[in-house]
Amino acid sequence: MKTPKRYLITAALPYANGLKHIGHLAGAYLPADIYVRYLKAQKRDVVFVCGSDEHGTAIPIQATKEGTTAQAIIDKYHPIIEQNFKDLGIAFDIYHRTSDPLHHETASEFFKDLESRGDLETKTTEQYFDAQANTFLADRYIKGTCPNCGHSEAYGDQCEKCGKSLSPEELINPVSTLSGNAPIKKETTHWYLPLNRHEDFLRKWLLEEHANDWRPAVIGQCKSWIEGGLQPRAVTRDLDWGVKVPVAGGDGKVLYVWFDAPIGYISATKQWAINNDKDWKPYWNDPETKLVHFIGKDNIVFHCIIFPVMLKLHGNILPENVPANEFMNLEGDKMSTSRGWSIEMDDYINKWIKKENGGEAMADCLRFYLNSIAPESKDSEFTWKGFQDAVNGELVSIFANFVNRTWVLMHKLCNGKVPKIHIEHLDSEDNALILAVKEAKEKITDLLEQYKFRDAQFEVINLARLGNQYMQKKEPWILAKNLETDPTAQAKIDNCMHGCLQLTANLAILINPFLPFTAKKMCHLMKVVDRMLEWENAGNFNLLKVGYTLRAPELLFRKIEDEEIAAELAALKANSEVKKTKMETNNTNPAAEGEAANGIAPLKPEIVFDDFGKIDLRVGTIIEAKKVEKADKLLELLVDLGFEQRTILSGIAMHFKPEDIVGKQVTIVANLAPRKMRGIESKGMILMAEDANGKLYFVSPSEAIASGSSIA
RNA sequence: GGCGAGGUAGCUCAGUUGGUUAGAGCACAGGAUUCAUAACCCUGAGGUCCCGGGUUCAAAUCCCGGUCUCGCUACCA
Repeated sequence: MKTPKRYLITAALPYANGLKHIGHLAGAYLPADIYVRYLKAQKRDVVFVCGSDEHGTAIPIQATKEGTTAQAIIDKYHPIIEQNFKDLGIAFDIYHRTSDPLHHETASEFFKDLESRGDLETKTTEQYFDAQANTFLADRYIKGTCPNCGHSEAYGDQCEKCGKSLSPEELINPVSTLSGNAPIKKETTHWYLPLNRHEDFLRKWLLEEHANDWRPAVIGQCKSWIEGGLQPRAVTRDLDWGVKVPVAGGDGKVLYVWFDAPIGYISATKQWAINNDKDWKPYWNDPETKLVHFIGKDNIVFHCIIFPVMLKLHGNILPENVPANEFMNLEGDKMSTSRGWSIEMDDYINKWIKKENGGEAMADCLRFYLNSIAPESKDSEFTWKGFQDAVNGELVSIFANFVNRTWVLMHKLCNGKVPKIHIEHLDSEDNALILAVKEAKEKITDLLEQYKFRDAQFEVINLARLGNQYMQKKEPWILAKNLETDPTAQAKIDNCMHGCLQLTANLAILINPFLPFTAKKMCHLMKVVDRMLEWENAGNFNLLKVGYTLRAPELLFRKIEDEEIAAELAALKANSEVKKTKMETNNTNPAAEGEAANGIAPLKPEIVFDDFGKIDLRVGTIIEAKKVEKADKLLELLVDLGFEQRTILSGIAMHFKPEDIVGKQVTIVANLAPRKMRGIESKGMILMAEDANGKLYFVSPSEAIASGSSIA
């Protein structure tokens, strides 16, 4: 395989609307960092870019909710996230931000370029418009009842309660969050990226050229999209937060966040070039540059379909690989910040990386465990017990213990100096050790080049294990007892300790991409400069000079106690309980708290009695119920309203079995306009109540009454 | 419902184009040892390779059907 001239490595831009958890870290940033550290140790020309994604509609919405500005939100989270990464040893060459003027300029230029060459289409459609605020409403500015889970405060693009992606048209009773009025439809023109024009290109590039060297899940997902028929995709929005559309007719419009965010990789590269007096262009234009995107599986489509099409049109290089990771669960459940079931990077740092708790070494402990369970081929699971086991059982017992016993013995038996080699006493064990290090280096290099970071790290630990075995066979502590009777004893001790010391130096080089703080500490113990960590030095058994005085032993890590694990588990459970009750209180008393609110939005705007009077609510009785074919969530209900029987469809199939709800009395919106779904016309709507966990309940009269009774 | 990825030891995962007795680490049990953070080292126990068919001399691996988990997608008044 030919070595690329230079590398450009990107890690997904984190959305600057809140803290990021360790699942994000394990999914994109840690593997990217390991790869980059390895490449840099190889002295390759590499730039590692990332930055905050600060546009999109979620941020201004959140600002409104919290009574602050969008700018204030991004200014709050951008530096925190940046610092979190730093604390965990994620060493970006640049951590940029999409609110920066340079990014606006870059994204504008990109758009203009595509537009001027006819690579974009415009289309005029009807969109929701707020007449009072005199503005089009972006998806996020429209709220309504989620058709999926019935959550009453779902946004036009997504319901935060159930996580379902939505379009504004799908919302029940849409309302503008600006004025509280029902939005009207109005024509607007938008720019589209016609993905359909590039099907042949994508087919060839992904399904032929990369069918075998990309991860199966990534190719599978792409194939699914291509086979499903590619559609033109809107790349602009009616919104005033973001990069302004820089062409005629673009007033009041911005680039869609998914168009502008990946361009953030380019603007970050430009900023890096400015800071370092370099030229950014070859990194994006020269085919000899190897571009790799590190992302989570939720980003596959954007990085493998949409952005590559944009890059191709704009004349840039394409990614050489996109090693997307699956998801990391936590203690048996999906990670979710809003449900309190997660470990925020910020929390981990504050608790564990404090000086008194272990400092930087604890950053490496987290890196070690996360990488050892990295979800490279399937979803994986973080458990605190697993964390403790991995750290205590492998990092401490195998790796750190080898280094420590080497150091202690070297001070006891060799005066704290690197002993000389006595060639006449070298044996097959010594030669085997040297050979094993060389082999391990080859293997680890290979695995790293293939993005198999979990296996690569395992091999490093394995090498330390080999060191323990070597020492066990040599037993220098036994030899030390025979110094007077055995004239060769000291020579044998010297050879053994020399080997262990050279192995330690090699371990420092090989562990460096994974555990940079540890490698640094090992350099300190050996009194060598960081340059020793260069990859080419691995395999060399002459890294520490004979006679060189080394520092006193110092533990690399501390053990993690049972009580600490118990405390973390308790904290996790308590936190999720707190979030749960908060959600519930917010439901009943929305004014109680102004902060984040976790998807629970405040009360809808006040209406007058006449508004309410327009709604005709009736008691109905379900007399038949069956599942709608080819629809997971829909039930087809026949409801008796006294004066007539109606077919009503309801998206509750995930919550109720048809046979269990026959005979149930329910509340019906009887004068709602009919709507066809899955070929069946639904005449009305069933009201449902929903608790904080998303469980649904029928709204029924407390005692059975006549069907058709009105409700007011 | 459609599509994609998974299901292998108690846990986390390997298993290359079908080919002896299905592997590794952790955890567990026994032994040995003391230089080392009760660490290390040696040995051992453990599996209906999700289920059912089929192809084959031979299937964890290939084909068909089913089932469970995750993701994307459709459905959501």
